[in-house]
Amino acid sequence: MPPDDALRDRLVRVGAELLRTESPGSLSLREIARRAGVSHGAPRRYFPTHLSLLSAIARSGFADFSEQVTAALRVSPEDPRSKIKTIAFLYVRFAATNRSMFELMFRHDVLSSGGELGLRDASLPLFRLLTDLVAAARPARTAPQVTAAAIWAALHGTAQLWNWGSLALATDATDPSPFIDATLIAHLGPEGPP
Amino acid sequence: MPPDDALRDRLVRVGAELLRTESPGSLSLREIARRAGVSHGAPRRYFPTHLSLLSAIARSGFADFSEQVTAALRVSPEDPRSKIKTIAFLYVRFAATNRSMFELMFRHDVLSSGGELGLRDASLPLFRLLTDLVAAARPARTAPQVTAAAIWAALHGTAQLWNWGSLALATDATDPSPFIDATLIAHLGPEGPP
DNA sequence: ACCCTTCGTAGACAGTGTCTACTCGCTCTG
DNA sequence: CAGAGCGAGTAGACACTGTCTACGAAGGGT
Repeated sequence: MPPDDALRDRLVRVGAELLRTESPGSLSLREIARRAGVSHGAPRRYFPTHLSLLSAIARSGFADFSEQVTAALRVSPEDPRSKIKTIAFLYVRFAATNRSMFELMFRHDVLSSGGELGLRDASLPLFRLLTDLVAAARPARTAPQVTAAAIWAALHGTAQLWNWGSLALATDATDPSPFIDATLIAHLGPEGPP
Repeated sequence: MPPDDALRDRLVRVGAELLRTESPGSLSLREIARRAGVSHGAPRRYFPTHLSLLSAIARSGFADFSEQVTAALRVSPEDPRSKIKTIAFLYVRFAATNRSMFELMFRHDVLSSGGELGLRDASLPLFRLLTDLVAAARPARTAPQVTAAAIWAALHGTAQLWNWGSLALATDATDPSPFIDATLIAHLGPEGPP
């Protein structure tokens, strides 16, 4: 493949940019093309379908989040428990900061499109990291995979429910921290001394 | 208001029916009208916009789930821990059985439309029930609202991640039960004797 | 009998995703 | 150097969508 498909990258960037200000419903193929300054048929050269373009944009969102995680882990304390906490808060904050992108990233039709395994595998490395951290942070009672998955699901649900205000409505909390803390304490025990 | 807006109910029923076989993307205004045997302008008499019709359909989904919960609680053991477990498994199973409906029910644009508080409050009674059960099932260490919210978020995330196969891909589990159990044990302690 | 309110129809309009035919530029080849 | 071939992007058509507006057909009240 050519080293720089300029338009291809530009379309993805424009889409991600558009997603920072507009709802994912506004991510029409034609609107992206318009903002990229090309005709509405141009994207077809790189993305056979609208969904595949959305999939590429979502993939860029996963990449962005992944970078943020590694950056945050660099400045986080070394012990696994602190690292898990860092990831947990970043997950929910990322979802709250990039609402539309988060929504797009986890749309099932977007997830299922794309490569062979689709986009689902984009979250696999992060999950493995979480599994390792859980195994290190916690006395091995049950399988760390199960605990890691349960934590992941809890974070995802917290991000989602918080994003559309259901948690705030139900508990009149002003930020999602208590729920994150409750989840981590429940699964990993109270925060121990260093 | 008249006692029976026949068409109004029929549109909602047809929509919910359509949702049992098709993806929520196929829930177009015109398709619903077609299947209801009326012209594409007819729904406008009852629902000013497409979104408001979707909102009504989602509301019927909440009502359906609510009925299932009360029915399941009738045959569940009396102790609060068992009731929580009943609700938890039902939540995830409902999401897996009625995928499209579940997806529609928790679309933020659908949630925000509708009445004054929107559709978010449709889940409030269930949440209060869960809070009471948590308060009764568990030694009062932290606020039961926080624990109940954390459990709800965990269930929701489990349902969602399970529905599109991410959990299965990450842990190659064949059903979501282990994650539900892990969540309940983490938050409420191991299952006690009867 | 007449009006007039209610419910539904039918057509227009802008916008969308997809498909196809086409027109530029460029490079590679004879 | 001339010309064929090809890649990239344009432009128009098609079916479909949601919304809006004008219209028609029953039916009941005075």
